[in-house]
Amino acid sequence: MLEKKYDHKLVEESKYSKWLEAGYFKSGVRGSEPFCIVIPPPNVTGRLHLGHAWDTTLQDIIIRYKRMDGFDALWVPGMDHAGIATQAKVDGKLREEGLEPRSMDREDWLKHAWSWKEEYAKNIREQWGVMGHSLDYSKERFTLDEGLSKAVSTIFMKLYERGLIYRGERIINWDPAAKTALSNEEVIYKEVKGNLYHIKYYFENSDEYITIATTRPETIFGDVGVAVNPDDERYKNIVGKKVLVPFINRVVPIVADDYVEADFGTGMLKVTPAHDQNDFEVGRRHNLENLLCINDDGAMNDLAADFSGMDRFECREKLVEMIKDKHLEKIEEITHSIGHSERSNAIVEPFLSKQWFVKMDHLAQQVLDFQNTEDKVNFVPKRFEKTLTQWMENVHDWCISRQLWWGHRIPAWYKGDDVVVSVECPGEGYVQDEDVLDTWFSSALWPYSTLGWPDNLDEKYFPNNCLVTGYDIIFFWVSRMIFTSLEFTEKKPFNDVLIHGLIRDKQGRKMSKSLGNGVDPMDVIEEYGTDSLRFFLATSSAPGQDLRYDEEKVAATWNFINKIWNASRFVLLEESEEKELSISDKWILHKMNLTIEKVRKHMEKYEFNIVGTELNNFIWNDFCDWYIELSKVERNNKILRLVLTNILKMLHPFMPYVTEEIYQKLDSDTESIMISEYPKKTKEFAFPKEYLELEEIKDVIVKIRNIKSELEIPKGFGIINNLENSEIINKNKEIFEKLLKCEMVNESNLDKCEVTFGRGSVVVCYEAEEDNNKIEKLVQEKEKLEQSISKREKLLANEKYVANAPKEIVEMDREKLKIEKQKLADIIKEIK
RNA sequence: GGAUGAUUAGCUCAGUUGGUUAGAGUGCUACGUUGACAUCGUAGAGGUCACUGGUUCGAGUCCAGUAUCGUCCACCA
Repeated sequence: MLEKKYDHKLVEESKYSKWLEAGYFKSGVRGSEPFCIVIPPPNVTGRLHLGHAWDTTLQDIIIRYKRMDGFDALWVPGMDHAGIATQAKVDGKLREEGLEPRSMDREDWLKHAWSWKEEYAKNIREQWGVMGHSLDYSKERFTLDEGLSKAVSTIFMKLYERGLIYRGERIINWDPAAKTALSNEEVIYKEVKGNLYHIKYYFENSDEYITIATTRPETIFGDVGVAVNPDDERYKNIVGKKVLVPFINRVVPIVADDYVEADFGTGMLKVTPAHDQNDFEVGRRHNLENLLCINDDGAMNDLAADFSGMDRFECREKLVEMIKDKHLEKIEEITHSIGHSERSNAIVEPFLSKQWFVKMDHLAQQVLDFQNTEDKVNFVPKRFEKTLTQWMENVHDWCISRQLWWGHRIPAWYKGDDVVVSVECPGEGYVQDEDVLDTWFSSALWPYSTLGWPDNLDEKYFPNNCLVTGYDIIFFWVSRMIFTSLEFTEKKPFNDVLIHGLIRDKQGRKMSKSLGNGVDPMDVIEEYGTDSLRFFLATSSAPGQDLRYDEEKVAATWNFINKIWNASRFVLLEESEEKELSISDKWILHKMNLTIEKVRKHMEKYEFNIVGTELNNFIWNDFCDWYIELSKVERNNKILRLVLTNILKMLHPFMPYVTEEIYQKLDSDTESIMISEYPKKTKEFAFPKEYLELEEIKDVIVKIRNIKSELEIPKGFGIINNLENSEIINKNKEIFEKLLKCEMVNESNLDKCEVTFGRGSVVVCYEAEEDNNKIEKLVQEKEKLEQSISKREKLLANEKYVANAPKEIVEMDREKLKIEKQKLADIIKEIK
């Protein structure tokens, strides 16, 4: 017997370790056809947040469903070393301990980083366990483990051999705090208030000058020219002349270049090729020198003369102050967007630097071509395929080297000008590149590197069947997995991509540390249990839509589980026995069949919100409100148990714990619900005739309850049992009496009210109280009916409608019109 | 500037290829402790589907445009 009240803590306490010990999560044991999902690896930087919980819950639902449905299900766990993010955290921790990380020995530092990793990996595994995730831990991987490192260097070398990777001097985004290059995707642009300084550049040996507007006066030390638009009439005559850079008096030429917009600022641009992407290109077109004037830590270098060693922003202020009289024309306040490092939040310095890049044109084109084939990767919802192609059409080369310690060391060796790409040292005198690869480089190989590529890829599980992730990383991650996979395995990495949105707080704001509105899934679980949280996360939004976290909805889910719990208590009151099927039994079995069919259909399409609604309706409305009530008239324990069992199975992927608990109570001989068979629709349970008949009974009961409430009929009313009543009433006397709490009588002198339904009518007799509103109510209903009738008559008079609309619909309208007319006649009679 | 999503009941959201009187949860109102559940039951009120046109016998759904909010990308010397 179950406890009187559902207690999530008690129910969820020890089940996970039992499943784990029994080996239910292991792949290659049950089922034949493979079904594989590889988890998006969380960063080993901290605790899992609600977004992770959502993402992984969806995966666990899919995996549990497939496992029960006879597949050999494999869900691969794993984590990401998260280069810059983890390095920043480890450095922070070391500094707290009074150590200066950058002056440590690289190997020593790495030891600290690995112990950090072990600690956080343990936390993450614990959280997965609390959330009930059925991951096959025997296959767990880490992006920096031996096998994955081999995959990374193999890909690097192959890309190099194929000419898809190169080393070059380019303007990259430099993080002066972390002292590393960043990819464009790691730069976050924010609107900031700033100044536009209008600065005078004098001609050589002259008092005449031109005025240039710049937001970054401190970069004048890197100035090598001034550019104007070739079509700008104002400046045509000065192109080719030379001006002096303020303060340092460097002589630089005025050049004409299309990039310059005549309308912006003064229509003149100072050219600083080493600190701006566009200037770099202008400089290249006009053979200008590249002069770096800022160091890798954001301080000015020797070119800045007196300002050498000063921070770039301090230099800006001081310099403007010093040139104020002679060179500053005015300062204009503007709002512009400034790039910040995603991790350190430092203002990014565009920086000329030698880095490794992946050449993107061929790889991106390959994705575009592949997505035009029948074999393409299917996104759910489909519209995200457009997001992918849009990205692929607008890619730029990918900067993959990072000046960090935590990551895959670049397999490149240098000796003088000689560059050799190789894992092993190619010979004496060669020195390995100090840098590591962008974290996303290893993540890009995740679907196959985790399955043994390159040495022994487990082809049974590849391509993966499904990937689940948020739309925010379609480019960073999904697209990169697709192009590396197409290029190196010659297969797509996965068949389906299920995309979900972002999780937001109750006001619809993004959850973030700075707002402090984040919710720890473990806190929610403490209060409402894993099952409630999972069901809420999986069923509260449509695929691809954002989700607002709403505690009230989690609480509502708890109530739903409590309802299931109590229904189960009712079922468990008596033992099972053989019995002939009643109309109610046949009705619920047929309805169950219909539900199984719908649930399966929507499970296959990852439409868990619809599955949730279907199950909620079936369980709460059909099973609890009707079938259990009908069971109080005539009880069939075998069917009660059978339907409940199927309900539990369909719910199990969503609520693994409570379903296991009740399942074990229903049948103590069974091993576990998680390896039981997922319900299938069967002909044996198809009873369309009885189903319709009971639907009609329900309809009559609801109509009588309706009238009862409307006319304020007190308890203990009667239904007249005579030949004029439909057969349906007489045949199911007990059902009506029990569910309506009324009596079937032969005749009565009391007030009467006729209730019509599909195939007949029934007379309710009752002791009427004075009701002055009765006539008013009837008149109201009459008006409503008349309106509806006139609308329908008009519709049916429309020849085009009758000709074009489907026959069933026209027929239905005719039928309805007939019923409405009958009702109207009844009401008119009653009013009189 | 480009792309994309949202706009439906007080609130949070569903609404499949156009087709009954547009649904759910929550909240609200009235009544009710009948042999699992008051964390419950029965019934009810509540919507000009953002706006303007168009296509159609028929539009929440399709097309064009407008407005408001959000997200991503690019750019801003």
